[in-house]
Amino acid sequence: MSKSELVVLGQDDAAVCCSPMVREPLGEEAAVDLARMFKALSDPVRLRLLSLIASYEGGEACVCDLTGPFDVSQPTISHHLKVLREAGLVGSERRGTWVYYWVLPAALAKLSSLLRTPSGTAAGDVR
Amino acid sequence: MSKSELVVLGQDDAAVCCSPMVREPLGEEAAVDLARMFKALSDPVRLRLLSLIASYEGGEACVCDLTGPFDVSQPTISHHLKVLREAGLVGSERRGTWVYYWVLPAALAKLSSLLRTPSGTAAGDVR
DNA sequence: CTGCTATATCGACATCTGTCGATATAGCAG
DNA sequence: CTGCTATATCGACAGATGTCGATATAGCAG
Repeated sequence: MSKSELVVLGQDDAAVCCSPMVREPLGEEAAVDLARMFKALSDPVRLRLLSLIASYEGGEACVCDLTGPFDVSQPTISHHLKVLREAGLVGSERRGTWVYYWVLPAALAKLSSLLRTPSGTAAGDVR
Repeated sequence: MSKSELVVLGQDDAAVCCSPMVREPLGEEAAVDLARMFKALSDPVRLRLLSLIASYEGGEACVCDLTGPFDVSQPTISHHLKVLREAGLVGSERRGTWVYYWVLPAALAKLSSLLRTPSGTAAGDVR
């Protein structure tokens, strides 16, 4: 068991392994920063956009691929993409006529590990 | 290695292991549901509350322990706790004069696994 | 240059959100 | 019952957010 535990720790993404918020109180600054990222995820359209971008082949998608699947206008999609970009969740680049967006895995991994529960847990063990 | 992988899968909380949003597009309903949970996490005070509750010994805290550390009024704390509760992130119970709150690990685990990146990930891998 | 398409920005608007003070409710202590 | 403490609810208000149509900008095709 102890062995598997090591493995688990090791397989997490780099620089992301050790900050479960359920273990120690979040600092005020960190909370503000994280809240900004979660806010970007707090809209159904943005969640779907993120998911759609990530599941495109190559991990990136042209905006032209993203306006179709939604019931909202093109300016609205553009706005949501901007929110995701400013939150540091996606990157973008213009290539000729089109603009491509891709997910920044490190950002998602950061949030994911933050929400990680001691799990099965006994992990809470410590105290 | 393959063995450790099994371990990893096994240690996740039940029903939470396999839905990384970066793999397949999120459905509309699922997105609405998840956005509601992320919205609850999109405020610095709520993030700190959640973290504070979870890190209390026993994993639960009395509201009286939660009003002190913040600069906002008691009604505001009460409001935020309600938001967290309605989002399914925490549970609560009255015991005599006091009301206790605790984190619901399954909810956090659900979000955590959703944000999980294919990991090691070279995310951009393909290209 | 003149169009044409793809994307972003702007301005407006209705709705939602965080916050407060005031007040109501629940439970304990006399 | 009468107070006292802990927590929740209410009503109000300023500011943020999602959405739109109109319009601006970027790049390609003639």
